[in-house]
Amino acid sequence: MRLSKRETLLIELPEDFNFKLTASAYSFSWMFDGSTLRLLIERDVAVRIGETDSKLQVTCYSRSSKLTKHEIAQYIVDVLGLEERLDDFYNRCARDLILRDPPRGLHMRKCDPWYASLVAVSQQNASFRQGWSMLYRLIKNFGETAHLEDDGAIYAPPSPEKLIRLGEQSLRACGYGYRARVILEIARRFLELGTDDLHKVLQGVRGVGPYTFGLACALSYREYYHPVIDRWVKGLYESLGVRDVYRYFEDVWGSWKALATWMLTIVLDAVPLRKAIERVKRGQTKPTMQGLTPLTMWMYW
DNA sequence: TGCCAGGCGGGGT
DNA sequence: ACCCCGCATGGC
Repeated sequence: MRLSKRETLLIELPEDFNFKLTASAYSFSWMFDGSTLRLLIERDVAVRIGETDSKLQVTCYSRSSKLTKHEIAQYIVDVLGLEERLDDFYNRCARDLILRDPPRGLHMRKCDPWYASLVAVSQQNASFRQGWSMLYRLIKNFGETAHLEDDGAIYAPPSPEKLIRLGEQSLRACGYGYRARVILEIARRFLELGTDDLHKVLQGVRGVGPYTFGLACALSYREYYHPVIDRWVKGLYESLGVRDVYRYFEDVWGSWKALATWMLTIVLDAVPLRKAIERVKRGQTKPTMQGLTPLTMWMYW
């Protein structure tokens, strides 16, 4: 699909917001190139976002002008979290054993419920590298392509409908293994329920447990109150002597639990548990930007 | 090469 | 309520 260049707009950037960090995190190469963030808003609407002296400069692309400037601006504010206040989160960081000094101004970008579900299932029983590699292959091999008139292409995962048509073998070809069934079941639920209400969609799906549910809802709606505690987070804190990690998260993070998990993967470069424990012991709890990490994956994929 | 990796459900106790 | 196992696959 070919998208034509349309209007441009400016959005004021809050002083304590770090656009570059926010745009870097968990981005593929077609989303971020080191300075510019490119997002597909709908099947046929995209934006390119750059930063110039404390303003976001937005260029819109579409087939026909179907969204107003105001709607697009609202979308960007929402996805980037421009109005999100993290003061309480940072205050809590000061009390944590690992996240004492997180990168400031880094916000989690919202993604749509279908994409969020794919991300969450991809991470089941898999390392950061394996999970994101599977998703990368799914998008590149079977996804949709939107060509921006003057700025290359953006890729998106196949829709639930298309994925059902493609069938289980396509997912297995991307390395999904037994996770393929889970994704297909979620795809069917999206179609059957005819809704993007992720709670309803994921509720009761076999293969979707608390981790997948909580992560997907956090990524979709900033529902940070879900405890997203996997072997990795559990092992990290247990290595520091925490007995009940669930209770610890409740106490320290309150309604920020899922964001804390997300931020932990950032500051520890999402390295596997054994290495992450060593890093914490060495007190190395800042992103290194070396090799394949959540903040650098756009350089590789 | 065998074993682990950011889950999960089923079956045992 | 716990513990334990198998499950596909990729990477070291």
